[in-house]
Amino acid sequence: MTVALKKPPRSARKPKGDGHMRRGEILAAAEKIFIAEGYAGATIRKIADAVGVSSTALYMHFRDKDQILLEIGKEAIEQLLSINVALSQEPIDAVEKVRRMLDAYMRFAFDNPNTYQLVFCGSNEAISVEKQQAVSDLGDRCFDEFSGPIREIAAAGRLKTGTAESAAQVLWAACHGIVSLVITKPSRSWAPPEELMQVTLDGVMHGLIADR
Amino acid sequence: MTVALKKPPRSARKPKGDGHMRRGEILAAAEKIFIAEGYAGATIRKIADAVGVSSTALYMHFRDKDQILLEIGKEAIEQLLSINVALSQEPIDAVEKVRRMLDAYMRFAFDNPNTYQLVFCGSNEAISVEKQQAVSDLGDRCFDEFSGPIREIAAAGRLKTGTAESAAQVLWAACHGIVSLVITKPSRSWAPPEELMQVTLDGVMHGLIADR
DNA sequence: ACCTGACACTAAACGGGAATCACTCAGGGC
DNA sequence: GCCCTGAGTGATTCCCGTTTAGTGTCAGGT
Repeated sequence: MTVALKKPPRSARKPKGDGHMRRGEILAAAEKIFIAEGYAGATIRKIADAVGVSSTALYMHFRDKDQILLEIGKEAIEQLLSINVALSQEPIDAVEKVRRMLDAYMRFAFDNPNTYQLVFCGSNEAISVEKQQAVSDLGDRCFDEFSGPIREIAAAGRLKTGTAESAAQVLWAACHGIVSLVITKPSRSWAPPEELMQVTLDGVMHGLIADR
Repeated sequence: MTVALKKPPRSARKPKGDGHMRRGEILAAAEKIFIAEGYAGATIRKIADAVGVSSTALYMHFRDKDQILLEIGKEAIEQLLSINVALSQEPIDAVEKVRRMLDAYMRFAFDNPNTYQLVFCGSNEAISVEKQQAVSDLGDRCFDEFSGPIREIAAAGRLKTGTAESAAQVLWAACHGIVSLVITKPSRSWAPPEELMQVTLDGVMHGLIADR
């Protein structure tokens, strides 16, 4: 009869972590697994095992699985937001601001493909709208920061086509398009990311915004 | 003892459908459910119930769930491919061909949002690469059809930036970007689709391709 | 010193997914 | 008549997220 190795019964288990610390541990473990194996691959049980804790314990700190992953997304988006805030305060031309924001956006996406996919690609069909609200709001603020310079440009009459609103959306979307495709379809043969980013940026800026 | 109403034991069940017919029935039912409830909502059981057959029966005709949904995607992409083929044979300027192909692409996406998401948005993280191959190949042929005119344009020295390869990818991506965002983030407030399509098209065409 | 309540945590179970199994059963060729 | 084949089935397996009911621990009041 195989007694088999069961989980360490209690003594070998992690001692209680007090509150915030344990929460951080979970997020760290979840992020690693999530980045390595994507949304579906990051199961509650795997995360719990990585922390050294029962799967149920995660529900002490997070309402559900989505909450954990969205938290990870949130932290990443905060990063993106702070970049935009910093750029919007630089003493540079509005057009240059827009260019740099979009550039930073695309680089962020290539640097954090799984997180980007979680927050900005359709996989969230699975995640209910309300749960996304917090992250979504953060995204809104990010987009607002980006819209600022665009409105300046529009006010200066330098938009070749569309309104400030639609132009901002289209500029964002073009950048989203290239990064999301490269991220979600890695099997396709793509031009080098640097080239794609530059062509996108040049094309879309010249296409929508009149030269000085 | 509750005998309970079991499923109609046999007699009331569907008679055998012979081969291709039953396969078609399944696809039709699956498509309806899939369009109405999305990828996750289209469960094997729901589809089977709609056809009036046990869930196991679906495995007679399709290897697994992904196969069913990819088949639906495949049919839709074939539609898209035929549009591109038709356009590429029209006796019109290469630039006009590109413009019309992209326009048709975006309209297709808005008309078939669920299918578009299945095939072109990241949800397929869940679907293994090999399974996607067939649909992916179809997508390649579609993209090839689109690349043709772009190469003509490049050969005529009218590309403002990038190579034929990267320009084609960026043009496609810009259109993918706007439709995928609008589709996957319906809660956001978007400019009207028509305006977004036009701004995207005008912007990106003028940005990448030199005027006559 | 003793209760008490909050807290971090657990094992076990639930319900619902996809997928597999061993099986039945009708029809068609020989 | 016999046997093969292919469509179809119910029961089962496995894994997932989540819930339930409980255990042990510890700070703080009395």
